[in-house]
This record gives sequence, structure tokens and C-alpha cells, in this order.
Amino acid sequence: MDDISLRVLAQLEPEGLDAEGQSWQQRKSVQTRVTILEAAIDCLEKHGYGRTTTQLIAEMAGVSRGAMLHHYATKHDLIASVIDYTCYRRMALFLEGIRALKDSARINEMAGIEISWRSMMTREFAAYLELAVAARTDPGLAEIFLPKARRIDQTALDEIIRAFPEWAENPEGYALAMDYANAVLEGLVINRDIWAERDQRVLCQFVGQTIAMLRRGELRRPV
Amino acid sequence: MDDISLRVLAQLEPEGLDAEGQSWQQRKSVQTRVTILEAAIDCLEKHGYGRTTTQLIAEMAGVSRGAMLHHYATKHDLIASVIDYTCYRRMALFLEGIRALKDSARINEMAGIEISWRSMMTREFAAYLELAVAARTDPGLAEIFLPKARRIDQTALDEIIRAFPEWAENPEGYALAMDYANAVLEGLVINRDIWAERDQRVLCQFVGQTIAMLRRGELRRPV
DNA sequence: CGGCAAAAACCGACAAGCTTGTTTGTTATC
DNA sequence: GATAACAAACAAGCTTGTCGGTTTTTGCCG
Repeated sequence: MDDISLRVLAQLEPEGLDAEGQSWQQRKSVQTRVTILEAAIDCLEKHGYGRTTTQLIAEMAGVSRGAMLHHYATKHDLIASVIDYTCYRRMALFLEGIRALKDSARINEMAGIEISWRSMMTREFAAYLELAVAARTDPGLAEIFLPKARRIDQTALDEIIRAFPEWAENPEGYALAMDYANAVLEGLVINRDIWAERDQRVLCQFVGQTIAMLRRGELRRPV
Repeated sequence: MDDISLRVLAQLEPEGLDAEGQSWQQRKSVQTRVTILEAAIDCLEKHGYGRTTTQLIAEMAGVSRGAMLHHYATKHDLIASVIDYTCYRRMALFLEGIRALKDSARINEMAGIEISWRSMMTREFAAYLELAVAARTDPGLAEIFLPKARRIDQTALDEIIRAFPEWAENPEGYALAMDYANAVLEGLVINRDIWAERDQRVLCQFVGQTIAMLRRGELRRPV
């Protein structure tokens, strides 16, 4: 993991899950909590936010509901941790993918789009999307989700540019390209089941094509 | 309303809501049902699918729950009708918007993007999106939502091209442009609350710009 | 035309099931 | 012995669909 990745991830690291080398109880606590968070992600992905109940999460995690409520006193607390954990995992996966690209693949073949796309086919992103959509209408969820989502969005925008040095001289174009790619891919994810028969790669390639032109200055950011 | 609009809308018209000129009871029945459907849309928009309960819909509609369950025996039945009704209203609004455009605005200023965008800021679309997202994880909902959504998607793709005669010679480019515009705008809607501070019009204009180039042949559909 | 029975619109109460958070108790670690 | 991890039972509240009952409309028949 390089400096850039470490720097970004350090800002997003969830609290209370880094108890390596502590006491037996601390390690056990962290382990159980991670198990619960992973189960919550599975639950969000498989059953959606509306059907994600504390009972179901506990079942999927293989712990008693009592044990779960010991670690997360309320559902509110649990969801707050899920948001942090999910965002961290998602960002880590994305940065790792970008880092593994060769410069030529990243710059000439727009391979970053492919990495973005793959990062959106994960259970972590499915869980994130469930929370994002539910937060629009659930005031209690919005209160915890929106600040965290805005923060990670801003952090990503500010820091990820370091992983794309070819954009260094064109920060405004970079910002547009990020939003643009995210919007198209998320729109594609939303319509995944409805547009089942059509080829999503065509759209991905078109986006890559237009972003390449934006970087080369053949397309301009609208005023 | 012109021929094209009528033809498309006729294919999507919900059943059982066109009882003009029938008996008093029939008209009353239709009126109550429309009131309930509108309340259901409001409920989906304001409270999301997860919190859309039969009780809340009945309250918002100003009818007793008993009366509602007389017209829609189960929630399943009600939601099925909401899907039809919502899709119809959404399409009607979109076609009316396109129809009202002058040819020059539509072709040169890419005003269709603006109409699309506005059609996605409606309560109808919010309700549709709630259903689309919930259908991913709710098998019962998916069973009724997906066939209807795929049908309207196909109908729209096949028929709306008639409202854009400038694309007549390039049906593949048109299909790409439609999916592309829808994906970006839906992605934009999803991130509305998170990207609050950024200007969405820049992205809309960029999309308009690229679609214009696609039509003029300055951009190609990827193989 | 008037009355009457059937049908349809509408209402409120109920049972069954689920969800949440609390509380009380048990075991293992510090 | 105190604290933390874990377990299970409980109450309160919500949601759904069913059921019996009331009012209004409709069609029919004398």
C-alpha cells in the first residue's frame, strides 16, 4: 500500500476496530464486532435496508441478539458503524485497484473506469446504496449517514487526484470527471436489473472515451 | 397531445382508471382509487418504500383503511397499481415536455436533457426509484415491478425515438444516448443530497454536449 | 312510478406476527 | 471481586389481513 492510499485510508479508518495486540477481551470484542458488521453488510445487500432487522443480522452473524445489543446498544449505533466500515472497505478496494494499474493502462486505456465499475459490483457498495437511498426519507438515518457520506466524498475528491497525476494540471476537469463517472456508473447499477439484456460495457467505454477527451482538452468543462 | 404521445401512452394506460361516463358508482370508485394512488406516491416520496404502510397511505388519502382494502385487497395489489400509474404519469409528463419544445431548442440546445432532468425531480420519479431500489431485494416486489419496468423501458426506447426525428438515421446512437442520459441523471438524483454544494447543471450540460457530438458523428458508439 | 333486494362502497375492531429495546441472569476475563 | 462478554425472556408498539356490520347505489318487478 503506497503513501497516497495510506494517507486517505487513515482519514477514514473506523474507530474501535484496530485493537491488534491488546488484551484478549479487546481482541475478542473487535472480532465479534467485525463479524456483526460483515453480517449487517450481507443483510443490507440481500434484504435491503427496510428488511434489515437486528434479529436477522444477529442470526446471519451467528451471535445472539443479546450479544449484539451488548456491542451496539441500538440499531442506530450499529448502522453508524456500518457506514464507517463500509466506506472504508470500499475506498480501500478502489485505491488498491488503482494502485495495481500500470500508468499506461490508467492513462491510455482508461482502466480506472473498470476499477470503479468493479468497486460498485461489491456487497459493500450494495449496502452503501441501500443506506444512501433510505437516508433520503429516513430522518434518523439521514442524520448519521449524510455527514459521513459528505465527508468521505470530499476526502475522496481531495485526495484521490494524487492517484491520477495526469490530471494534476486540470483539477476542475478532474472534479467533473469524477462526478461524471460516478453518476453514470451508479445510474447503471440502479438500472442493472431493468436493462438486463443490454451491454453495460458499451456505456462504460463511452464514458472512458469522453473522459479521455476531457483530459486531453478535446472536451471542455461547461461554464 | 400529438399522435406519437397518444400511441405510446395508449400502451401504458393503467387499467380500471378510465371510467369516464360510466355509472355513478364506477366514477366514485375510480375517483377513490386515484386518490389512494396519489397518496401512495406521496407516501413513497416522503417516507420511502420501507415506511410506506397501508395505514399511512389511507391516512394521507383521507379514506378509512377498510375502504382502501376494499379497493386493493392486499398491499401487493396496491403497489402493482402504483407502478402502472406512476410509469404512465411519468411518461406523459416527459412526452408533453418534449412535445412543447421547438425543433431548434430540441436539436441545437439539447433541451431534452433539461426535460429529462425535470421529469426526474417529480414525486412520481421519487416513488418509482423507491420501488426500483426496493425491488432489488424484495422478491415479492421484484415479481411485479421488474416485468412492468422492463416493459415500459422497452416501450419508451422503441417509441420515443419518434419524438426525436433527428436521430432517425442513427438508431444505435440514439439507444446509447437514451441509456447514457438516463444513467447520468439517475446517478445525479441518487447523489443529490450528498453532492449538495456542487452544481448539477455543469454535469447536465456536459451530457448535452457529448450527446450532441454523438448525434453529429463527432463521437462514436464503442464497439 | 314506487318499493325492494342485491351489490358495492365504506367503516372499525380484531388476531397473529414481527421489531425494538429493556431487564435480568450467567459465564469468562481482568 | 469487579468488569466485560454473552444469553434469553419480556413488554410495548406497529403492520397486515380478516371479519362482521352500516350506508349508499343500482337494477328489477309489480
